[in-house]
Amino acid sequence: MGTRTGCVMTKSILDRLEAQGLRMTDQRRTIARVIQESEDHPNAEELHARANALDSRISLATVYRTVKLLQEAGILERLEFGDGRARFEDSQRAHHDHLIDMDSGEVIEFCDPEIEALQEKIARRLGYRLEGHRLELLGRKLK
Amino acid sequence: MGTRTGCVMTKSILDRLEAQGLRMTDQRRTIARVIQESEDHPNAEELHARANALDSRISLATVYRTVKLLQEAGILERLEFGDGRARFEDSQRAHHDHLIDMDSGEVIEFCDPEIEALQEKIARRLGYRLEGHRLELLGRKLK
DNA sequence: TTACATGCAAAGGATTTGCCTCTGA
DNA sequence: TCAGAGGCAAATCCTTTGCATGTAA
Repeated sequence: MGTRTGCVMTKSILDRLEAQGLRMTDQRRTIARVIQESEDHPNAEELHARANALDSRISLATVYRTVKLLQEAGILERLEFGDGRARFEDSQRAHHDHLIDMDSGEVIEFCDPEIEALQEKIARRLGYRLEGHRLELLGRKLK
Repeated sequence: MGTRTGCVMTKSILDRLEAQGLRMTDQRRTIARVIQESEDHPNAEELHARANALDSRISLATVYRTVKLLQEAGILERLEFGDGRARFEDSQRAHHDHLIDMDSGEVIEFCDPEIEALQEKIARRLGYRLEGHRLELLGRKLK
């Protein structure tokens, strides 16, 4: 689950949190660690479960508050795969797109420089400077 | 608002509804008409407001039920732009992607055969047959 | 006639918030 | 010390559903 290509990790979420001068609490440390160690795209409830396994003093409300904080700080990216709940991932891991297996729901990550370049070109043609994008491919396994 | 390129309209939503052998009620006719005439990407509440302007006997619940019906029949596409509510559009208009103006929120539609082809290629490379995709570009107007 | 559609209000699920207590710096 | 963080439960927002009534075919 979770194939990746060409993405480099630099600073830990914790480092980036501290760099922003945000107050460090046990809860934030734990949640940061959980996100850091997640190879998939957990939703709030999943983050809560994983964080609780490390420290049972963490409430779901705090997970939501922390996730929003990290998102506003640009540390975390919020994703929506159309199932009605938000999913999260480290934005340093975020320079990639997703292919969703329509049968199993498995999410495969990929990076493609060609598609990035093409997107730039399209935006420019429409009179815009590209600031970001979301791309999800939906497919079924070839036999 | 709503620029488009290279998309052709063939049958009305109403025709497609009838072609599926679904029961035709005044509510469904009105909702179909409202979607047909929408050039933007209305959410359920907006559809409800527009439908009510034509016929006040339409409840929000019926809008939700009809929209789900049309979606399952492949007549309508459900979109999510990350604001937590679903938006809808005629799927005959749906072979295109969206560029979202990060400042104004305006949504520009575009079709690009190159990007379609590239997506096919990427999916195949990952061992999948492409069945669909979602692509949103986020950008700011060039000055 | 009768299976299916609708309205209304209540239920549900995800997320946010008020309030009071606790704690990092 | 004390502004900001967290827990808990209530509130909110969007969407779905149960039930009694209405209606297309």
